[in-house]
Amino acid sequence: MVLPRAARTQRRTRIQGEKEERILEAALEVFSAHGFRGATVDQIADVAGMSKPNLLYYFRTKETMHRALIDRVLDTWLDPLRAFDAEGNPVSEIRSYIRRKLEMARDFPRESRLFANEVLQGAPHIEDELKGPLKELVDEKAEVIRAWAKAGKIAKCDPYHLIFAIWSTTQHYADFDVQVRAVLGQGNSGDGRFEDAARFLERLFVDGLQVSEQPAS
Amino acid sequence: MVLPRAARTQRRTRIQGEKEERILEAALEVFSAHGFRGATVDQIADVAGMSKPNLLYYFRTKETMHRALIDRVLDTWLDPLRAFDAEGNPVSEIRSYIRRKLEMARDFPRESRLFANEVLQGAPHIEDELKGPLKELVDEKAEVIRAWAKAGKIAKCDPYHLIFAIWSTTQHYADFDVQVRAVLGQGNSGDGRFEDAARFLERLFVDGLQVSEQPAS
DNA sequence: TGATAATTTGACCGGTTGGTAAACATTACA
DNA sequence: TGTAATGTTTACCAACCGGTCAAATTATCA
Repeated sequence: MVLPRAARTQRRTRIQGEKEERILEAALEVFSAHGFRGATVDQIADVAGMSKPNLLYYFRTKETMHRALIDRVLDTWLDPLRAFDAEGNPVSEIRSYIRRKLEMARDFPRESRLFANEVLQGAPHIEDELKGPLKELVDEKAEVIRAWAKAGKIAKCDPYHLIFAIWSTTQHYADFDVQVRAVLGQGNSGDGRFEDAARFLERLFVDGLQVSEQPAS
Repeated sequence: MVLPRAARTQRRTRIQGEKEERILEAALEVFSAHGFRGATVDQIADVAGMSKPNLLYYFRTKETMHRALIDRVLDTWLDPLRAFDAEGNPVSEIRSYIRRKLEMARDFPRESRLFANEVLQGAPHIEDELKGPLKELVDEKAEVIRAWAKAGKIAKCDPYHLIFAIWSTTQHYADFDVQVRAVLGQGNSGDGRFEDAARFLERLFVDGLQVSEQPAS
């Protein structure tokens, strides 16, 4: 019988696991580089080193593949925010959140671009995730930040916009990598660049740019 | 004779001007929403309210259209950075640069997304612009910032990363608009949101988050 | 007005795209 | 080992895509 891929009724085959892994890895490569529409199944099959019909045996459609990828990656992507600890020292919590996000931009740029592509084009495939799990997590952490501000442990500020600012500044180094490299020139890449960015951002978020003896009232 | 579109040897027709305008407007709409590859000529023709062959009479290829659009928009896009004034007061120059960039994200989100799509996918069509005019302008303004820092007028910081931070935080509101709206919820849009963001960012960049009596050494 | 150039259209083309059908090959397991 | 389920391949399709062509229509201006 041709009870195809993901034959959940049966136990998973060894081959199933291996192939699905290879496919999702290839899909991440291609989707992150070209977006959903711009990616082609042929291309993904090619990167995964298998024929297109073979790939489609494991994921019936391009959309199925994309969804499986999103589901797998979203959790990881939100881990740094989840690690945000209400009990910790506010400034050092924010500092280490920035650093963790920056590390993710460095170590998982494809994941960052996968989401960036998706959101940029109106999030047609992940609207539910944004309005559901993402919003809930952000709401929760925003409350933590608000409490810190209220207690005078950090400056009074809109916690949502603070989170947006951390997201955008850190993910910028993954999503706009080509532009960053074009502006900084050839010589500047790798760990040097990463450390420069980390130092700058930690300082920016904590102290700002002003050389104040007296903080403005 | 069929001396087609942009018959530069002849003076431009009234119709030429009007149609090219309508086409570029439609192209901006479609390219910014779907990226170069994801956009189709049919779709652009449809939005422009004309037939595909008619559109292709004015712009021979999809690429020609895209390039014309980029050329037209890039200048405008860099205007706020050009307005950056070495003679002005550093903090208020930075403050008003942030505000101008934020206004552009609000008033020209499609232009922002046009570039974001392009850069995100490796800037295959605008590499030259990034390494040329863009880099030169940034180099020039980075020098201004560096001088301010050296003179003790603002905190010592990497000027390039400062510019990246301003770009990313402001453009975030155009490029990731769907996500911002999903997280903030329905009620929060329009001018209220804009003012919140502006207030937050100006404060962040100037003062940081710390509630310091003493700035860290 | 008439002729000439500019514009518009419908029909069409070759290549690509996501996806299918069915035959063939391999694996797992009783 | 045999056989049923799983996995793979070749050939293919219909829809879509960027772009062409030639004929028809409209604007321009002497």
